[in-house]
Amino acid sequence: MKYNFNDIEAKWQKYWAENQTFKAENKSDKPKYYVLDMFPYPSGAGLHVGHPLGYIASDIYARYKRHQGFNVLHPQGYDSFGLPAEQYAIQTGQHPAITTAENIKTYRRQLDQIGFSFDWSREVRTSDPNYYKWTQWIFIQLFNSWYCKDHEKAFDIKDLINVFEESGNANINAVCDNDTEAFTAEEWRNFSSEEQQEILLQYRLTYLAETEVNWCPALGTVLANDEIVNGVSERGSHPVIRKKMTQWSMRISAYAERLLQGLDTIDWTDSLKESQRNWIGKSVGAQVKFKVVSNEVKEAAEIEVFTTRPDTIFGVSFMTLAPEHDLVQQITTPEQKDEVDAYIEATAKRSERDRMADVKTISGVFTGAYAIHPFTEKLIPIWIGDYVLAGYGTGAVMSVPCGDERDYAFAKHFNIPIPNIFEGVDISEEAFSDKEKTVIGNSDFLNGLNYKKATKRAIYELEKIGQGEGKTNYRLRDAVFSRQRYWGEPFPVYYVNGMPQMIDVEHLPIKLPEVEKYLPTETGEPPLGNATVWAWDTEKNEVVSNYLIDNETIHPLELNTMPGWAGSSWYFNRYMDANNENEFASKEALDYWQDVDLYIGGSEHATGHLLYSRFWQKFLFDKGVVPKDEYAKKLINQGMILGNSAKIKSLLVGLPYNKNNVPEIHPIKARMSFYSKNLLPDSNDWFKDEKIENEIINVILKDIPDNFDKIFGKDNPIANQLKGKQEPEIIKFLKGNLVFNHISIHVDVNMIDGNDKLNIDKFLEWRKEHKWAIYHYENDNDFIVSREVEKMSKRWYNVVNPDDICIKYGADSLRLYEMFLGPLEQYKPWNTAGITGVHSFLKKLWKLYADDNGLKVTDATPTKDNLKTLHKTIKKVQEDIENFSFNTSVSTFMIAANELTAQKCTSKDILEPLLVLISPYAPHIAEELWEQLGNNESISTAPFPEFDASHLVESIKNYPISFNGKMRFTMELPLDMSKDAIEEAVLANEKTQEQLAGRTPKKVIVVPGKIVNIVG
RNA sequence: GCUCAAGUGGCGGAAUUGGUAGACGCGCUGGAUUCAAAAUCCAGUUUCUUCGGAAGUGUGGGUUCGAUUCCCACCUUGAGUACCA
Repeated sequence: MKYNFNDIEAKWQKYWAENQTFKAENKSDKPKYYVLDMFPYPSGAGLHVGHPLGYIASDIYARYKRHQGFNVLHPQGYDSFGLPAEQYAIQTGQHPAITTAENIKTYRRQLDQIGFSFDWSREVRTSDPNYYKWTQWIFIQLFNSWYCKDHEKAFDIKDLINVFEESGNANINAVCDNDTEAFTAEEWRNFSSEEQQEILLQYRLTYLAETEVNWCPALGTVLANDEIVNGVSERGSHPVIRKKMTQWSMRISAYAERLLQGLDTIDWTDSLKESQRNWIGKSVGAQVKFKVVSNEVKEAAEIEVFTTRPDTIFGVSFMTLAPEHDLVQQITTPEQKDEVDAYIEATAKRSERDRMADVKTISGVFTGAYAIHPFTEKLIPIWIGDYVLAGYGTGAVMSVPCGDERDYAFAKHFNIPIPNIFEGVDISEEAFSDKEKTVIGNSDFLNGLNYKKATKRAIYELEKIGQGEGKTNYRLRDAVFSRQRYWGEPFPVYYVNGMPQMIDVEHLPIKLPEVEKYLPTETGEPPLGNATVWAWDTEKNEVVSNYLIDNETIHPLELNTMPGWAGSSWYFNRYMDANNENEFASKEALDYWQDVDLYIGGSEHATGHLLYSRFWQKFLFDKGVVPKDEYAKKLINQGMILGNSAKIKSLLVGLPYNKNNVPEIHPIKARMSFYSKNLLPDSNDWFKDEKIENEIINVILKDIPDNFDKIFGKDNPIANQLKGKQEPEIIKFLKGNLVFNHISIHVDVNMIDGNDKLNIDKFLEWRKEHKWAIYHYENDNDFIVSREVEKMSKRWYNVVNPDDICIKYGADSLRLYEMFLGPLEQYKPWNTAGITGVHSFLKKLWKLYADDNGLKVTDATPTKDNLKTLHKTIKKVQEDIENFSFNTSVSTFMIAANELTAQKCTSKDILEPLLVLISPYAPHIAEELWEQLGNNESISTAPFPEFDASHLVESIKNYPISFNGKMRFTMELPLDMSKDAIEEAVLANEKTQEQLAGRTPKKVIVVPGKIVNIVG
C-alpha cells in the first residue's frame, strides 16, 4: 500500500460531501460551538496560499471541537457584492452576477480541494436576493428606530412620534443631528407632513442628509472614512476630495459609548481593541460658550468650543476657528475681510493630502472680532487657522498657549500673549501639558487646585452662569451608507415629494434592476439611473417602468446602492438559519447558537467590518432580534503570508513633469527595460549612445499618436504640447527631453532560478505580454536580480497557487505546512521548498501503518515507551490547539512519528488514537487509515484521546549540573533523591571537582526535579 | 510625533510558572543505495577554538544562585494612527 494522496483526498472529499458529514443541526444534546471565518470576496484571481491560512486554523479548531463532543457550526459563504466585479463589468459589459458566479465556482473548487469541514448547506452570498432581502429588512428597521440616551437603547420611531405629539422634543434625550431645533407639541402638530418627516430624519438611525462626504472622482463614488488610507482611496489609490452631497448615513455615533464599553467584555486581541478605541476616540471635557462682540454681528453670536482642559480656561488668550466654520463670514470685520477670504480660499485649495503632509507650517488670520471670556470678561481675539479641523468637536477651540503645544506655537508665531496659569512652571520655552503635575494659578477660584479638581470646579462654574457644561466627545463619525455603484444592495426606498419612504417588508426583496451600462448616467446619476424598470407602484406594490412615474401612485426608487459592509455586518447570524425564507433567522436557531465562539480573520478589518458589525449587532439586540449584543466572544487575527518577489533593474524612460517645479519622471507605459552592464553605472552617460536613443524613440513613435494618453499618462502638461504635431517635430522634442532613470521592476518569480539567475528565454517571452521593450543586453549576467518579501499579489507576480501544491504534495501537506510556517498571528514569508519536510512526515506516518505488504498494525500490547510517546503527544497537541499554537503541534507529530518508527511500534492501541490527534490537521490521511483499521464511521466525531499522566511518570532525572548558571554536564539521579543526597552525589562527581579546580563551592542550589547550580 | 507588536543559526521558527538556548523542519556537508537521477536511509550542521574548552538570544545596564523570559535606558524593523483641542 502506497500513500496515494491524490486518490485518498479525492475519495474523502467526495465521502464528506455525499454523507453531509459536517452538516450541523440546530438542535442537539451536545453543547454548541460556533467557529466562523471571515467570508471571502470572490475575486477573479482565485485563492493564493495566503488566503486559506485562517481557514485551516479555524478548520483544525472546528474538527477538534467535534472530537470533543461539541455540535459544531462551521459555515462558509461569499461577500459577493463589490467593486472589482463591477469594474470588470464596465470594461467588458459582462454582468457582474455572471462574473461573480464564475469566481465563486473557482473559489468553491479551490476550497473543497483543501478539505475544509464546512457545512455548505448554510452557504450565504451577500448578492443573493434571498440574502439581501434581509439586509434591506435591517435597513428598514434602522430607519424606523431612534436612539434614547437615557436608556442607552434604540426604540421604535413611533414612540418618538408619540412623545413629540405630547410634549415636543424639549424633554427627550435622544441622539439626533447637531442642528435639530426645539419645538413644542403644538408646533409639531402644526408642521406639514413633509416637515415632520424631515425632523424625524434627524433622529432615525439611518437617515438621509446633506453631509460633507469623501468623494472619489476616479471611482465615481463616495467612500467611508475607513475606506481611505493616507488620503487616497483604499482601492486603487485614487485621490479623494471633500464634497457636500445628500446621502444615506448610519447613526453609528449613537452607539459610540456602547461600542467602547463592549470591548471590555470580549476576548479580542489588544491591538485590535486599541484600534477600535482610537477610532471611537472618546474624550471627556467640556463644551464652553463664548459670546462674540463685533460690530458686524447684530444678534448676539456665540462660539461653542470643546475642550478637554476646562481647568485651563483662565489661560485663554485667543480663540481659533476652522476656516470652514459657519460663523467666520458673520463675525469678520470689513478691515480683515480681504485677508480672511484669501486665507479661506488658500486652505480650500489644499488637498486633504497636502494638509496632512504639512503639519509644521503655522498659518492663520485674525478675523477682527473678539469674544468675551466667561469669567474675566476680558476681550479675546478670534483667529482662524487650518490647524483647527471643521470635522472634529465644534470646529472651534479656545486657545490656551501655555498649556497646549499647537496653541503655543501659534501664539509665538503671531505674537499673541502667553499668560501663565500654572504654578511653579516655566513656560518661556514651551507649553506645559502634563496633567498629573498641574497646579493652577492666576485663575481666580481655580487657584491651587490640581487638574482633576480644577476641571470639576470649572465645569460647575460654567454651568452656574449658563455658559458651558461637561461633555464627552467622540471622534467616531456617522458612516455614509450610499454608494454610487451598481453592484450592491438596492435600497428598499422610494421618494414622494423628495421624502424617502420605506417599502413594506412583505414586498422584499427589491431586486437589483437590469441596466444597459454600469457607468453613471449622462446627467451624473448613479448607474441605477440607467435602469428603465425602476419605479415603485404603491398600489400594485411592485417595481414598474420609470415611464409610468406620475408621483401619485408611482414614484421613483432610490438610485444609490448600499456599501460593501452592509452584507457583511450581519452574515454570522444568517448562518444560524441560512435558508429561512420567512425570517431573518428563526428564534429557535438564534437561541440555540447564540453567538460566535471563535472568529478568525484579518486585522485589516479592525475599523471597518469589525466595528460596523458590532454596531448592527447591538441594534438588532436592542430590537430583540438577536440574543447577544456582542456577536463574537473570541477573535483571532491570522497574520499575512508574504510572497517572495523578484525584481530586476530596469531603465525607465519618461518625460519631465513639472509640477510645483519638482522634476518628476512620468513613466511611459510601454516600459522600456534594457540591460547592459556597460550602461548601468552612470545614468548621465546612458543616452550619449545615439543608437539606443533612436531605438527607444522609434518604439515611442510606433504607438504615437493613437495611444498618446496611454503612453505619456493623462494630462502630462509637456506631452500635451506634442499632441497633433508632426513626426519630425515629435522626434526633435523627444531628443531633447527624454529623462532616464533606473529602477527595479517586479518580474515573475517563476523566471528566476534558485541561484537568482534570470531565465532569459522565459523572460523574453514574458516581456512581450507585458509590453517591455528590451535594448542592448549582452549576456544573461547583465540582468541583476534582487529579492524582496512582500504581500502576495498578482501585480508583484509572486503569487503561489494552492492548486499546484495540492496536486504535487496533497491538501494534507498544504494544511500542515501552512500551520508549520510559524505562529498563526504572525506575518511570515512563504517558501514552497520547505513543504518537503511535512510531506515526508506524512509518508513516514503512512509507513507506520502500512508498507508494500499491506497493513502492519497489530493487536500487540503497547510498550512503556509507546505509551509514553502517545500520551506526551496527546498532552502537547491538546494544549497547543487550545492555545492556537498550531505550528508546534506539527513538530510534535513529527517527533511522535520519529519515535514510534524508532520503537518499531505496530500496536493498534497506540496508532489508532494517534490518528484522531492528527485528523484535525491532516483529515484525509487520518480518515483513510482510520478506515483501514476497520472503522466504518468517519473519524470526524471519534472522541479525542484522553491523556493519562501516569504514563509520563519518571523515576530518573537527567540533571543538568551548572556552574554559576552555565550548564557544564549532566548527571542521572533518581527523582526521589533528597536535596542533600543530590548535593552530596554531585559534589562527589569527578567532573564537578574538575570544574571547581580545587576551589570550595560558595553555595550549592538544588532544585529537585529541575537543576543543580554550583556557585564557585 | 504618538500607540502597539517584534528583534534568537544560512532560512522558517522552538524553549508552557525565571532552570540543559537553538526543539521540529528547510537548506547545506559527507556517506549508503542506484548505470544514473528522483525517492529513501544514516551521520553532521550557532560561532570561535591551542580540541582542554570558551562565547552566545538587537545594544548597554540592573535584579537573581541562575535571565531569550523580569526591570530601566537605547537602537532597529514592522503595523496602526495622526494638527482630535
